[in-house]
Amino acid sequence: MSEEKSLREIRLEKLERLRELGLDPYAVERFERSHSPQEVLDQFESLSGHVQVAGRVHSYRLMGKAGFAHISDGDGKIQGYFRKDDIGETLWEAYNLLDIGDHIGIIGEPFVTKTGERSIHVKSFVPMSKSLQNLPLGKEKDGQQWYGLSDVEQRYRHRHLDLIANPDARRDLVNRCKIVSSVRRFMDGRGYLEVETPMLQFQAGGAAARPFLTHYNAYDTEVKLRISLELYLKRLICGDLPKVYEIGRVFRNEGVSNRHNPEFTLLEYYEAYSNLEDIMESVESMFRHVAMEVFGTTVVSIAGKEGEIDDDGVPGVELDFGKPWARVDMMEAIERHTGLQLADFVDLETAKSAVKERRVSNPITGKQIVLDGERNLGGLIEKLLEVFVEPTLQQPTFVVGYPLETSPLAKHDPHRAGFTRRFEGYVRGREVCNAFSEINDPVDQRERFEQQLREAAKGDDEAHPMDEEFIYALEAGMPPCGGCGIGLDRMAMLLTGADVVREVLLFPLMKPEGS
RNA sequence: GAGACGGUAGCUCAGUCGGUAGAGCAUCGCCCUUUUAAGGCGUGGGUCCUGGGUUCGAGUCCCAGCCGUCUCACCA
Repeated sequence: MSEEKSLREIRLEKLERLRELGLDPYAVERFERSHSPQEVLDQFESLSGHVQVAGRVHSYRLMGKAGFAHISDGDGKIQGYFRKDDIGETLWEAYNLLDIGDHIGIIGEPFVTKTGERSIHVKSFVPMSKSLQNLPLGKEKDGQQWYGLSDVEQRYRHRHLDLIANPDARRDLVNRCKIVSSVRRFMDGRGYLEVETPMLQFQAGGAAARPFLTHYNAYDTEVKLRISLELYLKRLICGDLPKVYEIGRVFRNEGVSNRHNPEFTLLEYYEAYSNLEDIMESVESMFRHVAMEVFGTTVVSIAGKEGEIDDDGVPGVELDFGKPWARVDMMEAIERHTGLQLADFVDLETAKSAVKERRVSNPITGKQIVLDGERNLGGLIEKLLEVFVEPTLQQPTFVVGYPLETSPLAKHDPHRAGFTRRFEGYVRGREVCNAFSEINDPVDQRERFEQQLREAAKGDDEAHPMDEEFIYALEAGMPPCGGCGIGLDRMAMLLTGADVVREVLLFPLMKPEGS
């Protein structure tokens, strides 16, 4: 017999005894709460008479004929003081049957203990659920924690235990949820219409990624999970819904990493008659709005204060989303950080040999950069951006002017051949948004797709497929339009200071155990 | 996909040179009517990730596998 089983049996026996006492926890449906645990603490001075508070038992100390227990609803923690003389024989036995992890409701009067803790002198209480498991609740004093649940795998696999045991994890996950709802309020407040578009698609477009495949029995057809929101949203722009957005899950059949989960939450929004400047303004305003609404400040401190180094050697950065973001031209930034000249980028071979001749090396590793694998000039340019420029973009910055080859849905830049009216936003060296003036010329769009088909033929398995239905919509006439995509998990990482995406996902994808 | 590291009680972890498995907390029993990492005395609790191998003997050494963490690669 395992230890866990016998523990469960003991708790089941306690449950049975509670039922014999007429205190069946699971028979309770409702408990009238006058305050939350945190509210009792916050409003302590002004409280009069009795309070009714519910929560999970987090600590339990029995001393003969009296005892203490902290209860928490996850937000705050309040101590109850139980005395046999005050609650009577039956409830005293019920108190003795309590375990850490049970839910109870207590009715009593606020008072301060000898040691100065704001507490509730319990006059009566109601058991409302029995915990049949030994919960990994640590002990805690003055903000310091002992024991608890720290095994990362267990925290992700059994997230409810993490939420119960680790207040910091709970805070970040709750803030992630608040960030998403704050974004939604921002979009609604600006008059965008929230829409829902298909997740099951016969052709997954709008991004460069491999899709998940599944089978639809009724049509006996292969269907794909969406990798982006873009094309359906622009079909709505074509349908004269001039301001639309969607917040939804997209799925990319790729590996996991610190920054990647195969399903993630994407915001995309499109606005007719607006251009890149308008989109930049809305991104700035959105971050400002969300930071203020969720954190009450536009200043986000990462790894301590600006200029300080934390225990892990991470330099502190203060990001101020109250200020406008910096704007840099992509090619100017690359020239500045690589020493290469615009003339070096006339074609792919010239650029490759220029990189070799100038012995351009990675500023961090010091190794000479190898770009032999790049199939086109645009890809090479983006690689240079990634290696040389991105790490320097700590403060919020828009990088403007992306290459044509890697931007099959963005308008040509009329003033610069080979480039598009597209920008990405970077913070802490990481991409946070991708935006452009959308192509509304159906002939141009068809040519871009055809170019992608040629890339596919050369072996690019992430090249964009032809989408006739999308072009059909463009042919009806689409107004000029700016669009933007923001990975909300990345945004949540940025604002909560998480450096692992799984810390802001309630249930990250894990391999099945024992497979 | 590659490398490094890890997987021992419910939780957090030790385990030396290969010699019958340890601690704290939690559990269970007793004492204790203002404690708070409560305390005191006592008690139970193990598929040492899995499967092979070496050995008289494996938590420990070797091989393979599973899962995880970190780094890298991949990821517009």
